[in-house]
Amino acid sequence: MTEASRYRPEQIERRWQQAWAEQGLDHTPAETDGTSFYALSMFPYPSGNLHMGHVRNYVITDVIARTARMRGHRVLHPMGWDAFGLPAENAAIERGVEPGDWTDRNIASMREQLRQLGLSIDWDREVTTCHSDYYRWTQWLFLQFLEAGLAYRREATVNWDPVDQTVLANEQVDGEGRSWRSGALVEKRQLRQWFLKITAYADQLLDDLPKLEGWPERVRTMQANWIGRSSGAELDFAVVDGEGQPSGEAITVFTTRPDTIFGVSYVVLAPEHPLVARLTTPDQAITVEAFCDLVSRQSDQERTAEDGPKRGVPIGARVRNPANGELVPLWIADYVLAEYGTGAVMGVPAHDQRDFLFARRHELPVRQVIIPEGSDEHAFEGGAWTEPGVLIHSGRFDGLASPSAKAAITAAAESEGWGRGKVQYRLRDWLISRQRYWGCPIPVIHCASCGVVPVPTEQLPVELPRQVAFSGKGASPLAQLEDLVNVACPCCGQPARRETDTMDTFMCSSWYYLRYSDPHNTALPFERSKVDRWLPVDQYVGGIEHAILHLLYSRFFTKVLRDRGLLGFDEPFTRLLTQGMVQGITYKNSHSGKYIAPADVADPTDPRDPNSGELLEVFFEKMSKSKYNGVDPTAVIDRYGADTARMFILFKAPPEKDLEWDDADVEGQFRFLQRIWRLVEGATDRGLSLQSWRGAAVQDNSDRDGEISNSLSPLAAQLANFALPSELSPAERDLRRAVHTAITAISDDLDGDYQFNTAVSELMKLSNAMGEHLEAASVPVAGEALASLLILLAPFAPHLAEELWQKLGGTGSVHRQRWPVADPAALIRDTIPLVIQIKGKVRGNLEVPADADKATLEKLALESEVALRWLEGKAPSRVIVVPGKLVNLVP
RNA sequence: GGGAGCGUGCCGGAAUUGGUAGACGGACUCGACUCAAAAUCGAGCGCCUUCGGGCAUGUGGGUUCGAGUCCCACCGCUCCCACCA
Repeated sequence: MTEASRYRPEQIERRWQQAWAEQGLDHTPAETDGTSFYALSMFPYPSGNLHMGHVRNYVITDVIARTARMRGHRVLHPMGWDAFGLPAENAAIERGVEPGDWTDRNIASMREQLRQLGLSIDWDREVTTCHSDYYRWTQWLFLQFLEAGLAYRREATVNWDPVDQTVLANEQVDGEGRSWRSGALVEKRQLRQWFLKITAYADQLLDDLPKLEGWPERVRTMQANWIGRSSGAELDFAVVDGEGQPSGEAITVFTTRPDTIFGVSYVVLAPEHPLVARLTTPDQAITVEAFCDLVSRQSDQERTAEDGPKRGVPIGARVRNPANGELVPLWIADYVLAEYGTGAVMGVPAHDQRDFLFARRHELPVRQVIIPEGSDEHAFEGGAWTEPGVLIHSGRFDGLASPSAKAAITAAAESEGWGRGKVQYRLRDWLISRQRYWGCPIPVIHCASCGVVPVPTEQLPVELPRQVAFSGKGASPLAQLEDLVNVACPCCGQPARRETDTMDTFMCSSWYYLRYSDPHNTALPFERSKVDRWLPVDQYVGGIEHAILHLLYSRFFTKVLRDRGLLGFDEPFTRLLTQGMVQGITYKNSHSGKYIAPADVADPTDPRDPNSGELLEVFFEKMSKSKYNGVDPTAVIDRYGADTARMFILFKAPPEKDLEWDDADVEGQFRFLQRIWRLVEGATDRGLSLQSWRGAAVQDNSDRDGEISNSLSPLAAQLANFALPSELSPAERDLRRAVHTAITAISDDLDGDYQFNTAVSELMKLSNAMGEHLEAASVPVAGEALASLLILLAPFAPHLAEELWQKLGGTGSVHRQRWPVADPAALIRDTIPLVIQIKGKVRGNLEVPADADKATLEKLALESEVALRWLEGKAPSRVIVVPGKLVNLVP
């Protein structure tokens, strides 16, 4: 093999990237003529380094975008930067760099890294959330929320991250009470903060989930759980005095089981409940105070542990059960949460496990009021019986089944004035204030006489000052900037103070996908006609970690903006692909717990700690710095090229599954691309070219006004009609069958559920078949095979496909070719192997005419050697014929 | 406790939706080429076998001519939510 014929990605990839940029190959067409396709990746935070998770995300979206273009869609495939956020500030504090400069530099370097991947992104539509031409509209949208009554400020118990020195939204605190970013244990603080009223859309956000058929079930379930709608009733328990007379106060509880109200043996409040102090009787005051003090010193985590001891004390007061008039004691307990429902619960030990444990611990009565349907036995055996059933000991409701009893008791409560039906949500309003510098300023002014005054829209953006001095760890420097803070009230002109909190960065990312439709608009965030033309996003691709946060907020934004008349659709993302993570090989000394870098492991077949010589644990885990298991995309591209990296990532695992990065497999992927290179080299060495074959039929598709249009080259579309020789050799027929089988299979794999891994394997099969038959094929058949292979390869390995397309003399870019359509005639075979089964077990094969009918197949099968041998001359009792597949003979 | 999903060779993973289990690739073994190595090319590669075949998709049942696929029970793993009343 000559030196010149080696596949050298480093020589071809950069060249094509530049050529495509000059040709404007990736520009978004201005007109969409109803065939638009919006392919979107979740935009990255510009940390400075591209990691493999990014690469996987963007390569998947790129294949989808490229395929859509070749299928005749007008494609929007943009990219941008989620550029506000804490790492920039931390860099400023740690290294003295200015957050904005640091961010801009990172963007420049990551953009360069992205370009190396050969992504067909329209960079003219790039958005950067920390630039005022973008955040001006984030502020404008905030004012829309404010005007709609969906943004408000209130004093609330909030999650405070002591490390990042800011508040967090509920969604940003994990199950263990830790911050999503810093990992610090979150504290509770009372602060006056800005909220968005996402709860006003709870029903819609929940009810529209079933519409999202293109979303993974998992994500929809997670959102449904997060919204957490439960319907039940609020019931009022009147507080009575020592003589049993109403004191005028009432405790309202929320319950999903109003049917169990006759089983109430106590009512219990959260220790923080506002009525606790007032209702505590003097004899219980010391006990209650001590208990509240104890609880307040517990962490949220301890407090909410499910198997917690369920401590509590009576506060002395009693309440009247409105259903049966019984007087029951009022308690406070640590297992009741102040934030959920009314902060008060009716205790029904027989039918709620928590109440049961509480009652047992504190020797409160347990009275069963529900029994299993169709049984007079009591299912109640030591634990609470929480299933629905039939009511007993429930007065006029005896004998009703739980569902109707719920309705009847709620109705009675409503008519008698002691309760009402109630739908309760787990979802809380979205806390968006952050006491940080590097974020979008909240555009309001606080005036002593006018209150909260929105900054007039013509004064937007409220610029975030750059080059500010950082006083030290944590605190935002904005509040110290007198020039910024002191302003005249836009309303009355009196001296007023500017809001210095910034917005949660999730505000910025809740609408960026809308801005891409009209990124340069200086009059509006986007024009309605444009946003409605491109959106909803046809295919969104990103990590599962945003299943709740970003995806829920974006849905909320879309619905609000729809209600404001700014756009005309209900849901932002029609289809969602949540790609799996990329895992790196990880070496761990299980004795010391330390992680070892792969480079320090001398012999991977016998991995040992370089210091102690101990045998290491080897496994795959999500790439992270602390585990030394990361693989740098740039290094991989330098070594093998972007096409190999792309092919490997797509081939190694289905897109939604985790992917194990394995260098040996990358090597194998590189070899496959080399084989394709040699295959085409061999063909051109023999003088084959697409021009000699197609001649003038291949047309340049550069458009009249120098702009590239989406009118695709007719080459691929005409393949099926090409004048093939009237007689094909067996090798040629095999080759054509392989080509058109691959076209069918790959087209299927790229439809609906994306199966890139099997699509790549089909490319491998095709190249294997070509290796076998190409040399024996005539020019038209070989040309069809080569052209098809390169067109099918183009979305996956764009540089190599383009290079070889040009070498073969193809006209125009390979990326402007129309996606091929399989020729059914090529798939037809004269004979097919028929499987002969005896009683369902495969016993042999039989070559039969492909068009044989059932009767013929049965006859051939019965006459076959296999049948003679296994049936020993007896006629089968049953024959099942599946044409084209098998005959099953049952003796 | 509630929910979602998964269990297939040494490994990553296929399997037209009930029809030849293990496609495609990696690793490995053998062979060709080479002084040699790499690269490349060819062959083999689930387990057992008396070479007829038998057994195999987490386990045990069931439905069916036929089950990785459908049903029931169980075991194991992953993720999400969780004292939410």
